[in-house]
Amino acid sequence: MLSLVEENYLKAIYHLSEGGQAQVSTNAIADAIHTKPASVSDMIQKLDRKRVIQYTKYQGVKVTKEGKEAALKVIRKHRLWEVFLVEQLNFNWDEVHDVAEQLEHIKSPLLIERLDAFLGHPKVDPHGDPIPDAQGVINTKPQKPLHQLDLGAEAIIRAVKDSSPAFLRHLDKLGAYLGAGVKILEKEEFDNSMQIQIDQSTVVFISNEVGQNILVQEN
Amino acid sequence: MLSLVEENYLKAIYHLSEGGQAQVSTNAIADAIHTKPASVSDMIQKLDRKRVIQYTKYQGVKVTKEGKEAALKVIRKHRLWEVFLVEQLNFNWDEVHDVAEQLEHIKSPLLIERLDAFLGHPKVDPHGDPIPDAQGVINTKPQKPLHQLDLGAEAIIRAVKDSSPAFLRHLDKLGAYLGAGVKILEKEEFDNSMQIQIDQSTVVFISNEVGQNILVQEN
DNA sequence: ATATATTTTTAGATGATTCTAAATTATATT
DNA sequence: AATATAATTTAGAATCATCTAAAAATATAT
Repeated sequence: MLSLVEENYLKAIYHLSEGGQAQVSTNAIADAIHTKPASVSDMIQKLDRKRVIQYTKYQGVKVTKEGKEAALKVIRKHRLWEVFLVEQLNFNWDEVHDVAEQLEHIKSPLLIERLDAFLGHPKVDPHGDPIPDAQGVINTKPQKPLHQLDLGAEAIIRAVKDSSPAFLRHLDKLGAYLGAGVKILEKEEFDNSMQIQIDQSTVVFISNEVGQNILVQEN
Repeated sequence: MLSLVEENYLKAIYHLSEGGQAQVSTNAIADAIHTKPASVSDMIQKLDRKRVIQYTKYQGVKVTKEGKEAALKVIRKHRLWEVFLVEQLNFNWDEVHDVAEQLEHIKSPLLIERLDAFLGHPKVDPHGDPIPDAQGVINTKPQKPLHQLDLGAEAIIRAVKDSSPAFLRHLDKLGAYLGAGVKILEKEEFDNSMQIQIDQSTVVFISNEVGQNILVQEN
């Protein structure tokens, strides 16, 4: 059984390792969780003892099979709660993250399965991130950052890489949302900014930073 | 700001003091929270420093105005979540307590107000306990234990004193539920057991223990 | 290949919550 | 009022998660 804090470490490590594949460094974890490397060093040794990660001194850590399962359970809960907040309680997509960070630690298998059914077994959360099923199966569709599209290309916004309120509110202002169709009207080589058309009507300028954090599926 | 553990202490003290009125002893708190008196002694000194209770050495504690407000906020959250679990997620009334114990500590004023609206501003939880409103106002209707009713008296079941799964499942078996009409058919002086009629049909025997934990409103 | 910079780990300390055991205070009984 | 019993508090220790400062290991750059 993992503590709340341990769950947060594991989740961060899982995200940093891109689904449990890559090795993750102590400093990267410290940055992600806003703690000091010394604290991370302690904690990863504890998580290694609990067999959810494999730790080699000075070499960083890798998520184990058990660790991946545990991480996906937390992620499943986080994303289901986000759907609940947006679809049932009328939260905006930029308001859900902090609350879901708390709700994801509620321990009750019955609760999460009932919630999943209540929401109609949603496949993605309000930011387009896929929701693992009860068995931990997560299906990711091929998506690429908007700024990689060629001039004239058309695509549909499927997800956002950055779920911070600041970024999401910016997208709200632009009129960009999940499911919206976009077309690249102009690309500025110099700073990677673009001019895009949203839903065959609105035309907006977006910076490189914004373009990198919008994930699309090409038509 | 109170920690999760502090909130649990304060809530227990509030309940033991019958709404913040009475003085509560160290041992009573230890029993209620299943900790040792020594731990309680430490914690009540901390809660006194935080001004939510008033502590006098060797004399027990009393909830302050601020403490009552804080306790009612936690109780409000607990009961609203219970309503959500039963009405929206089809939990039985004996399954909600442990989950609500976790959910009551989620910190988000927006969440709880949205949840309250979503549920239609319920006035009581699945055990008949009144839900404080956002201002902490809690309206209690006059209720008495079933076993105090006279022979032949009729009443409506309004709440239960004991919310343990064991007791609630027993009530399910008897066919007793909130809102059910009851009539006292027989009273046994010797052991305080009774024979009662539920909803003008079922006739059941109930022990003194059961009768004391069912709260009714007389017609 | 060696010096320097960076990363990581360890050592030692702190605060929160809990415990056991011992000491103290209050209460109840004769 | 004296004593026995019960309740309460304190002292000291353990665990969890965190930190700073210092040491050790690894990586990088000439």
